[in-house]
Amino acid sequence: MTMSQTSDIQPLIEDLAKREQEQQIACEDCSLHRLCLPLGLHRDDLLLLDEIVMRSGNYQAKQSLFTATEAFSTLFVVRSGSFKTTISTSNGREQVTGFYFPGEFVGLEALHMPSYQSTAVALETSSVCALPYQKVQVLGEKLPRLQSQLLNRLSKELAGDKNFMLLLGKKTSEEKLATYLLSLSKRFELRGFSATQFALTMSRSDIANHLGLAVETISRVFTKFQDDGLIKIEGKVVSLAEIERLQALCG
Amino acid sequence: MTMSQTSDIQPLIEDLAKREQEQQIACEDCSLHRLCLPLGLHRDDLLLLDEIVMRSGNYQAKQSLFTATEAFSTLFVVRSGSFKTTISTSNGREQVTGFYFPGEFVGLEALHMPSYQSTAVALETSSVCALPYQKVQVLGEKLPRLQSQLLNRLSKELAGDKNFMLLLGKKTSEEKLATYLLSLSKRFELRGFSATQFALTMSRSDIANHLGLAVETISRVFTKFQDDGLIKIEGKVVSLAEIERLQALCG
DNA sequence: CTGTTCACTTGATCTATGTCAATGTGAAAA
DNA sequence: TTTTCACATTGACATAGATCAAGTGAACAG
Repeated sequence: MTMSQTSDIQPLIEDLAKREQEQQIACEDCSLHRLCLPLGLHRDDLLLLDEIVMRSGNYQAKQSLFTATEAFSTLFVVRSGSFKTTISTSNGREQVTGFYFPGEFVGLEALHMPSYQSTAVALETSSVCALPYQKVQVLGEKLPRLQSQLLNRLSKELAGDKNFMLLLGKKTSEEKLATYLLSLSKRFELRGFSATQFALTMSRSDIANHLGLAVETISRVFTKFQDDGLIKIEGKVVSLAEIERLQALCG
Repeated sequence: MTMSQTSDIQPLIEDLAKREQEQQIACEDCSLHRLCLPLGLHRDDLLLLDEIVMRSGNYQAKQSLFTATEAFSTLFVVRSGSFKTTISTSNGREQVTGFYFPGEFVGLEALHMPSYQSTAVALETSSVCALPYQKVQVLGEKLPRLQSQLLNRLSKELAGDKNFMLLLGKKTSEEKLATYLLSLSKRFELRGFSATQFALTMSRSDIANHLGLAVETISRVFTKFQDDGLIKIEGKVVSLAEIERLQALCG
């Protein structure tokens, strides 16, 4: 597979040493293995992928991963923590277009454009793997599976966004919040966390903005849900007491 | 390139004859060449693509291209006419998630799933090219450019949808309609039609639904725009009289 | 410890847009 | 031609959720 495997052993060893020093974990050994890009790639392919993945990205809350005007060059996968993405109207109104958790790609909507049209901001202390897209493209020519994986990811996000249109266009405030909480629940569960109790890493106003509502409305619906015994809230931590009733509320 | 080129000449000739008979035009000669998938593919690649493209799809208004529950197997590109896609809540509310014109892909959000989650319906007499996705995947292994093209298409649609979230979540009824009209304008222009005068192939209620508004609101905003001299409406035909002022209205 | 700030909650009111109802219109059917 | 029917417009009224305003509490700086 790798043409350079026999001839270029020395630099490869050096590279591995450097990585270990930086406490970087190969895709193969990463805990996100099942969720992340490597899914479906073979061992040899993974080694090639490893060569282009940069794992150095660490971000504090409110730090931006990329901004709307910045030139697009890199895809990101969340390694730990969480991010939000936003786009803005010319007159400054802002829409939160998504929240991203470990194993999820950030920036996929930009890969056909010169600049990231949206801004990505860390919601807490977070880290990412960076994939220089040019290198991904080159590698993609050798590894059709990689391309396939990317296509799947894009398609998945697209499907999610179509569903989100339904939420934004047709659902009431209660249906919106119920849908949102259950979507978070599923995503946390997929990552091995509790489906019924989790901390909201985003602020109330981020949630409100994302769902096309005012902060006050979110606050009110949260308290209503709590009064109805559907959920319990303690600051940022939400417990879903009655998932079925919440599901029924999604519309 | 094609391994079978020398050995299987007979069936190939037959195939070509059959195609000509059906008045099918090769991708290379198609008028949508610049807008469609072939963009960036070489001649040899195009011939391979041609082999998997099925150009037989003709649809009457209101006929469905695929439904939400149907098993996903095929990607479609609009050849002529137009389509809308919709998704529904469990209790039957419906959201129009997009309109599709010649050269645009329908069904991209499904390629990671067993079934098309959405329904696509022709808005007028229309035709499509069908791409069996399994064959696309196989061909994609030989033609990285094809995969790249697909990635670009998906990314483009994703970017459009993110922008649409901004519209749904943050814009007023007037801003929504102005934005929508200008988006149509650009798409028609790209296809060689007038940017200032075009027929709406979709009904008012399709537009209303898509923009998250009531039909009545659309009607009112249309007449307001007309009263303000921004546009002129004659049934389905819209003329944009003052594009700059419309642009200013987009928010 | 104290003041400042920021995120959140709660209540009172307002408004953009939805809903309901009536009427108009144009294209297909008869 | 007339009838019909779906689509579109217009007006009157209702309401979900926005906005405004006030208050609470927790984090943080000095």
